Amino acid sequence: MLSERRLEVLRAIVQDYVGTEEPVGSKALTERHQLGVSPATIRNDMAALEDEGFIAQPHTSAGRIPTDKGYRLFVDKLAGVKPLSSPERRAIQNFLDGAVDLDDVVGRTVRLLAQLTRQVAVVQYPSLTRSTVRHVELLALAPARVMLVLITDTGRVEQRLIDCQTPFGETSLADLRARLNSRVVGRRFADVPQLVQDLPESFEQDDRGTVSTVLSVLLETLVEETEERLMIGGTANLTRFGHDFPLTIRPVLEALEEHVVLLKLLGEAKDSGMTVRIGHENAHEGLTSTSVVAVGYGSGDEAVAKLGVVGPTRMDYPGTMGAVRAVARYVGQILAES
Amino acid sequence: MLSERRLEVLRAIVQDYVGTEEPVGSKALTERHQLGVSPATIRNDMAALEDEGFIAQPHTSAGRIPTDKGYRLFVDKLAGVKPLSSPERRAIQNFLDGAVDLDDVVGRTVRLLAQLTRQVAVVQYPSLTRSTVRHVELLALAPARVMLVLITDTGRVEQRLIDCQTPFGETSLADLRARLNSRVVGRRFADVPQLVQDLPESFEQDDRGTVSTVLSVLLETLVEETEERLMIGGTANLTRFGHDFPLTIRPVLEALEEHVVLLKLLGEAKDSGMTVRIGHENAHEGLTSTSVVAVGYGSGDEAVAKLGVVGPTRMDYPGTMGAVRAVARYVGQILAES
DNA sequence: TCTGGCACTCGGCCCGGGTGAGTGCCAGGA
DNA sequence: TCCTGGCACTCACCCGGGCCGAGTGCCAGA
Repeated sequence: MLSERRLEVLRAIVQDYVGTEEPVGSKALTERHQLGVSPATIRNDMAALEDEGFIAQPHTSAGRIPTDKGYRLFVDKLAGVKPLSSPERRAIQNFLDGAVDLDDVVGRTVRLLAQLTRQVAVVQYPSLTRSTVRHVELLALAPARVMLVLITDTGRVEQRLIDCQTPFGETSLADLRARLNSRVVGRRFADVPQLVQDLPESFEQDDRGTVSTVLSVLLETLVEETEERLMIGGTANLTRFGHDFPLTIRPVLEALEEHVVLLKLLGEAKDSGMTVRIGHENAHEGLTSTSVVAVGYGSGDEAVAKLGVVGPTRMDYPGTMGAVRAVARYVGQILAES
Repeated sequence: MLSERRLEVLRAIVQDYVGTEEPVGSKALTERHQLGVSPATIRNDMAALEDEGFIAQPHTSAGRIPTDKGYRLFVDKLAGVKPLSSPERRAIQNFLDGAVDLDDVVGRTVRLLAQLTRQVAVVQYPSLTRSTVRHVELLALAPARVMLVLITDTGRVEQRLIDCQTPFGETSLADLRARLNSRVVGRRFADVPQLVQDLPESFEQDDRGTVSTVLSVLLETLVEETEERLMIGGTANLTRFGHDFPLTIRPVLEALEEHVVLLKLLGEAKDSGMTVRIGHENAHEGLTSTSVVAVGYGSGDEAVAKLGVVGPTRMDYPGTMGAVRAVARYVGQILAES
């Protein structure tokens, strides 16, 4: 096992490298940190850390930079989560409080997170599968045309147009609406299919076809929208990194455009607690030089969606984790209030 | 006035420069175009074009590149709009046809446009002010809590929660819903305020307060959502440009994040026909080295929103304009069908 | 186990010359 | 009057060499 001091050296290397963006040498380390030993000793420690794969040299005669493995150790053992200052907390609350609807909440969150972390922010819309139904509405737009509107407890709204083969009376529609709502309101989306399964049978022969059509669209919506949506912000922050970065920025931007990739990324994060994926731990190859910090958020105890940031592996992990956690908490509160 | 040949020279310079991304010299011009004269003559023409401000030299002993003014002349006088090939047209239609709701239509459009033009695509959601009301729905979520749902003819849906001071009977609610719809369905959003103005008076004393509350939220929604929404895609295409571009890409990304800026940009575009803004013609300083091609689209004759692309001034104008126009047409069709 | 000393490595920087694309100008010809 | 070929000139770019210095590894001594 690595000695206490060597861990301390690793911590110092990570901190300095994150600050300066330049390989750090043994002399600079002794100058900026009270390690109590000479550069030569540090050099030995660094050699050991390099043997273990925690740090690396870009080229001979340069300082060391942390490897993905080094960051991993740093995050797991050496760094805590840096809490936000209370002005920051107040700013978050103020900023999120003005939101008028779900789109607005998500939009504000993404901007806030990007601004706080100075990185790319990703916020997933509350998931349908984990939400509960607040209301189902059926509107007759035309004799044989119905609009289905689904409203979740998190404020999300989905709508679909339905073309019925045969006209559907206003009373039948009201009837269906009432029965549908009595069965599904307050229930989880995942449970809806079996809750409505036998509904057509309770209608008269004439209406059964149409009822089935409406229900199938409803179920379809549940499936389709399980493809979750998300919002991204702060891509301009990508340009803050290395001069060499043009090569790196392209694949990252491409990955960010692929919402499917991001959703998978967030999906891999743990439901509770914070997940940090560093460099090559990310499966997608465009993101192998970035780290992802993600956390679940929700109106109650349970997470209904996730949010996080994407940044270079060389990032301020404690600060980023603090910001991500704080934002998730406040968003959860806002959702609970609405 | 510039002679015919000199215009031809300008056209050739623009075309070559767009293709090669390198300053073009007199010799290369005569080799790649049948201009019928020698390089020396071309040099004289180029000198004249430079005097007039249509082209410039990055440095002595380099070829010429078009200025913003040169591109302007090219777009206005020298270039047409290049129609898409029929496979391309078919691809557009196929790609857009699968859309399930408005978000999906806009999302697909933005991806399509980014892919076709290989540039950054911007698509505005159909504007509320120019849309007509398809339906207004009022849902009682709790005794004193009502959800307002607004549906437009373009498929856009807006919802708001309303806290009423006093409970509101189900019958009164149904009554209000019916009267509201009979007044505003099929009308333009802009006309709604005066159409509902006198509604509270026709209710009994007890309900007037609540009716007013509901109406005020409705009107508020109309105002707030006049802040239009939009979607962006293809930012990864920004990285295709110059190696020097890292300096330029930052402000562009920042400008793209400011939806307000983009909306203003689109707003400045003409309602009918295509608008091209080149380089410094764009007011926003982050976009002075980009061009914007925008066009209105809508389900009928009238534009309900705009879409376009943002790219480097050095872009293939005829091709880009062709793609933008074609996409706008197809999106209009899709909206008309839904 | 730590420390100071020492030789070594190698990326970054500056410098200077060679190369070539492209220009402007000019005198002669259609 | 307009076009053409010729010619001298200008620079950006490329390349190789030499210097510099930060940083290293190793070793002998405390």
